[in-house]
Amino acid sequence: MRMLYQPDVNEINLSTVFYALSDQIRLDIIKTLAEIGEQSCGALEINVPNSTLSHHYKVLRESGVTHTRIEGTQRFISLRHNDLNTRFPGLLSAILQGLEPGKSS
Amino acid sequence: MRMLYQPDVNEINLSTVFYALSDQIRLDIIKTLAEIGEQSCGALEINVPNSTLSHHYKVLRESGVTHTRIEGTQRFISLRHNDLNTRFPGLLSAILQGLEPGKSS
DNA sequence: CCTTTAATTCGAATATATTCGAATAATTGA
DNA sequence: TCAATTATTCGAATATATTCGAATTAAAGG
Repeated sequence: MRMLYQPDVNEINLSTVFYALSDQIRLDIIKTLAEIGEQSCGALEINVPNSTLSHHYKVLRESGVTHTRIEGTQRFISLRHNDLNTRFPGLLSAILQGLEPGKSS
Repeated sequence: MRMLYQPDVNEINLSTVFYALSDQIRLDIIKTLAEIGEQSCGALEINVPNSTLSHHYKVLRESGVTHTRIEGTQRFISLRHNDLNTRFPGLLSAILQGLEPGKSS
């Protein structure tokens, strides 16, 4: 398969990250990743068609929020915790805290 | 003039806030507000037509990021620092830190 | 090879956002 | 009441995003 673009740490852009996080499905994805760690695309139980999900994975990856590791026919997605924390200290943990139950994200 | 909608603290929604912050002009606005505090709409030196600016002010206000105070024919805009901090602790300061020079927001 | 599995890409429909000139609204002060 | 000031709203053009079925790609295993 084609190369997957993922930005370098210091190319991660704040408005692009915010755009990636402005969609409820994508917030659901990163919430799940935060809770249960790296997951294959198929393992995330989100109730939308695969082609739609794939689009959201791409937005997250290209914004620098997630990292994708290829293993066989699967893609394993994880949060770029360290990179985000390096570039924008405190941002990710504030976001994840904001996604906790009762926060009506 | 018509009533200005601004959400209650606990109605501020994370994905809506991120949407509001996903635009470079709006990030410029909140950066300026963070630096020099409450400003009238006209005092913010941002090089786009008034009708466009007004649109961005509305997005920021309705997302809960800014507060608008009416005084005569002017609107004074400010960041809802306390409200945001109550609802999403640490988020605003991480954002403002991310907007500092050299961060290519 | 052929099939299965896992996921992406394509393409087209639909929905949402952005932009900005012109018109409008509200307030103040002459 | 008229004009000036400040800002919003309207409306229409343009641009961008979202959605999802169908086709495609890639790897693994028989």
